Parts: sequence; C-alpha cells; structure tokens
Amino acid sequence: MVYTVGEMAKLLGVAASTLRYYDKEGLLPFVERSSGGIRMFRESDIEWLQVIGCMKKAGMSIKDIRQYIEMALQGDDTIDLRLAMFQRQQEVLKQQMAELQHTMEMVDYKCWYYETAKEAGTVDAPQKMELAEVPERFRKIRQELRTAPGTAATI
Amino acid sequence: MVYTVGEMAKLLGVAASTLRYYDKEGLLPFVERSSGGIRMFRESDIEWLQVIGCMKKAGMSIKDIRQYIEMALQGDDTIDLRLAMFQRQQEVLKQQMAELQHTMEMVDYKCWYYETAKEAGTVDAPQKMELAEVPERFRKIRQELRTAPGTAATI
DNA sequence: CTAGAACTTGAAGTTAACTTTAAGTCAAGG
DNA sequence: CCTTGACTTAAAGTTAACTTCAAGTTCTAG
Repeated sequence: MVYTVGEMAKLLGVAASTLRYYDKEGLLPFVERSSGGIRMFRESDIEWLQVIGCMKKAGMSIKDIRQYIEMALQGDDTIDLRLAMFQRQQEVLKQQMAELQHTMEMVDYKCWYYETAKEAGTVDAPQKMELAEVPERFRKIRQELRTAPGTAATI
Repeated sequence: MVYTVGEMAKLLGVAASTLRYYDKEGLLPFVERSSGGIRMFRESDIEWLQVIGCMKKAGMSIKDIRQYIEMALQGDDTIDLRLAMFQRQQEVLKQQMAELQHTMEMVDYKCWYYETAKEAGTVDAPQKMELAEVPERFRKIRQELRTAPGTAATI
C-alpha cells in the first residue's frame, strides 16, 4: 500500500503542505517518487514520520531532526551519535518535565487563591492571609512568587 | 526599593527589551513612571512578573495574559473569570504533561533501540527483533511507532 | 554644569515553522 | 481524448514573540 502526500497527511492528521515543507527541508529523503514526480509514501515510512513527530514534540528544530535523518541514512557507523542524541534529548525532557511540574504548582496555587477569593468575595482574603493560614503545600510557591528567582525566600 | 527596567530585567534574568515589549503590549499597566517618564518597578511588581512568567511557561499567549491582567485590575468582580481561567489552564497543563510523558516513552524506547544496536553493531538487532524479545515496557510504543495514530496496533 | 550610561519611543528587522498562491503537471474515470 | 481533482514547484505571505536601531531624553557622578 502506498499513499500520496494528501493521503498520508490525512492519516497522520497534519496538513499536506507541512509534509511538503518537511520534504523540502530534507526531513523526508526516504520518500520515493512515481515516474511523474509524485511522492509515494510507503507503509514503512509511517515510522519515520512518527519519529519526526516525536522529536518535534520534544522541542527539536527541523535542522536538528534533519541531522538525525542524515545520520540514520548513513547507516550503522552513526549508531553512537544517534544514541548520544537521544540520550541528550532524554535529559532535555527531564528538564522540561521538572519545569512543567513547577508551572503546575503555580497554577494550582492560583486556583486555590481564587477559590479562596471567591468564597470571601475579595482577593484580600488570600492575598493578605498569614503564611501560617495558607495550606502547607502552597507556602513554598507563594514565597517564591513574591520574590525574584534565585532570591532567598527569607532574609 | 524601586528598580529601573534594566535592573528588574537583570533580577528576573530576562532582557530589558522584553520587559519594554511586555509593557507596550499592555502586560505591565501597574508599573509606575518617574516624572521624567522612566519606568519604576516596585518590589511588589515582582509577583506580577512572576505570574506572567508562569503563564508564559504554561503556553499562554501575550494576548491571553493581557486579558488576565486587565481582569485583575478591574477588581473583585472578575474573581470568577480569573478562577475559570486558571482552572482551564490546569486542564491544559494536564494535557501537556500527558503528552510529555508519551514523548519521553518514545525517547526511552529510542535509547534502548540504539543501545541494543550499539551492542550488536547494527540497527538490524533492535529493528528486526521479534516483539516477544523486546523488553515488555517498550512493546506498546514500538507498535504505536510503526502504525498511524488512531490505527489499531493489531489487525 | 557636563559627560556618559541608561533610559525613552516608534519603527523596522529577525526567526522558525508553516501556509498560501500561482502556474503548471499528472492520473483516473467517463 | 478530455475533464477534474490532486499533485508539482518556487516564491511570497503569515504569525508570535522578541530584538535591534535610530534619534532623542533623563539621571547621576564628578
């Protein structure tokens, strides 16, 4: 089974223009063409496309992804480089995860803040509340919000 | 203690031009000016700026953040709206977290893939390995990678 | 009082990742 | 054979979030 660019785009849930753009940027050197020049995606190309999608989600640029594709096409000599690339990406994702956790804590705090404000009818309720009255799990983030990053919360 | 735009930028670890840009976009209506027109950030503005930073990390646009700031300045009448905004953001972050987890699994699989390839000296080792030989925790993601999204892994 | 560093503004430039447009080509059904 | 919808390319347009530039102003130290 082969697919045209429009069919593959539909299958993956992206725009056909996106796949053409990726091709132009050298991300799809493995896609073959018909005698008339039409792209013919093979079933096995889906894995490539999924990996590209994954790398994009991980925050990699088109340029970086192209490097990976080029390495992969070079064959087994580049296994070490590719391993290093994904290991590095693993670290990046860990970092992203930690940041996302932190952002979540901040938003959780803000939800508590406005729930408390809603009950009292004024933001003064949470805003002027003593730290000791604030639920324990929000104290750290509250202190942090009120000072510059890297500043000691208590002086 | 008050800060100029350059001082505050340094404190927060961003470019001064970024703070000026945010001001121009209506994100900093609370910042006062000296008689000569120079921005004077107060200690308490840090909390605003931290919240803006948090909302940006959560993936909100400048426009959306401005809406929040405008609501906050309107006072207690908008508490419900602001609560709803952060609750919605909570959902968005949960979604982001799930996606990030999934991306991580994919990268973990690729690390295993290239570690296995490295040991064997060829990507054929992991690529052609029977599913039963693949470590259990990678089987699902491997199947998924090899098929279009939303497609049943087994037919 | 003055030099110069840091501030001000509006406008233009940058970047990444697409998307759209225009002009033309391919391929499948009737 | 011909129509028609999907394909092709190159080039231009879009968007968000900044950044840089140019010309002028303010503040602070000597």
